[in-house]
Amino acid sequence: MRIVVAHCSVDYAGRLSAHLPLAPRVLMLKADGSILVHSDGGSYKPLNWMSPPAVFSASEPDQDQADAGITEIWTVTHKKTGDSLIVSVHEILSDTSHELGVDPGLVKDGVEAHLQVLLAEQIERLGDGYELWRREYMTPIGPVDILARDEAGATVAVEIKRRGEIDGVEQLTRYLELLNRDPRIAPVTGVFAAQEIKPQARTLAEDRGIRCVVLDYDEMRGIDSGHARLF
Amino acid sequence: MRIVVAHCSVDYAGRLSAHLPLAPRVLMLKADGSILVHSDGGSYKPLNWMSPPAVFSASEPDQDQADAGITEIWTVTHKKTGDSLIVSVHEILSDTSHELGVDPGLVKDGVEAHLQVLLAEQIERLGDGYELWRREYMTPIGPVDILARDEAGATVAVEIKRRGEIDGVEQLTRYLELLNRDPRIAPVTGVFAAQEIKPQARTLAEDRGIRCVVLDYDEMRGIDSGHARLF
DNA sequence: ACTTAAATGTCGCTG
DNA sequence: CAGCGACGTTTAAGT
Repeated sequence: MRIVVAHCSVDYAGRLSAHLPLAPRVLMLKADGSILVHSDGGSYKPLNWMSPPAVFSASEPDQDQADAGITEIWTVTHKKTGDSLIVSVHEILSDTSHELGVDPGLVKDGVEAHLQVLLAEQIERLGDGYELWRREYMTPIGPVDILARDEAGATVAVEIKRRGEIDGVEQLTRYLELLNRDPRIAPVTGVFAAQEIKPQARTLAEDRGIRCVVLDYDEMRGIDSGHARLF
Repeated sequence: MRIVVAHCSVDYAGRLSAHLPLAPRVLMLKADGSILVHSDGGSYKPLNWMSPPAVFSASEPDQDQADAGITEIWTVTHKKTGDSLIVSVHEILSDTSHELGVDPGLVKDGVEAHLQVLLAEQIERLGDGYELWRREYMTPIGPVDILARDEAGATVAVEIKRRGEIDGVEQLTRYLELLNRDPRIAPVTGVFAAQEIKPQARTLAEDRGIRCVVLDYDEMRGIDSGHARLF
């Protein structure tokens, strides 16, 4: 990993064109040929970048470029798409390299998968007498998060999201259409369960006869206090 | 901007929990209190991070932590959500600071908006005798990219994407349902136009009587050669 | 401020 | 390898 702080301008040519005017910035050159151009602000997304696999090459500026104050031209080209990032280096303020090796990687816990596990354990949150039938029930158009039986024994398809938006309702609608064509399990009703349901999504869901259930993650996790944590 | 290369372990507690075991990494501390934890690989996304606005504080390790080899504890807390990132610093390999100032920012050209402008100018790409009627036609559920008239004078709703996927077809379907309820413009047919259309999206679209058109961006831009560039 | 759609998305899994 | 959905999505645009 090489880290350079330099006055530079940057041009990207690929799926779109983009330009960064001359300013001091941080350039991170990774071992896989990728490069990140960061400023002192914004969030984690760089101002501009080239993702791996890429090849880096440095070259001398031509006369015009040298006259414009450019001391070095870096070209980073994507190995597959041919997209290229061109850094026109004016003045290097700092240039350091470090051997980092391969990172052991991140351990995560607590996303939609966890919500699904919790709801499967606490399926009665959908209503008295509800029973879990299947998790990740595979269909040709994708897995249905949960299939349950209501107190009358009818099938209920549950789509779980952290944030319930219109896409999720569309997804559940497609599952319901498909499941209701299967005489072994039809009729199937739908439940759209999320930590938070956007008004548009709620309107669309209810318009299609899909029940909306807001899940309280902290409360569900509290009840699940006996359950082992990942770390 | 402070850039530190250090052996460290990292813990994040917020919407999820995550842990990074001890390894050498690059830590970028930005002026707005945010921090990025990068390794020598992956793409532009850091292994872990805290987005602004955040507050940074460094503290001494307690006896147990010191015995474990920790020399410094950094706590970065989000000002609004309270999410926190804790960096346990073992050994600092490099520590530099630079004053970068506010970045002038990125200038972009060539995304979906540009495709829409080009198609509006070259509406005959949809068929002989086609005429542009409206762009960004507002409806209660969002703007229809383009409304055109075909050679017979019938209304055509066009949804434009860079990459045509299933949700784009769903979106156009919703518009068509709505538009076809309006007797002033019904009947309305649909065209799904994109640089690239995924097979599943094409199948769904054609199943619903929506025509798929693949747009050649480079060719369209070539024809538009007289048009002024952004830079 | 809030909501919605796009992204050079990136990442991870499953077929 | 392609396809598909999730993401601590982030980000930009519009109301």
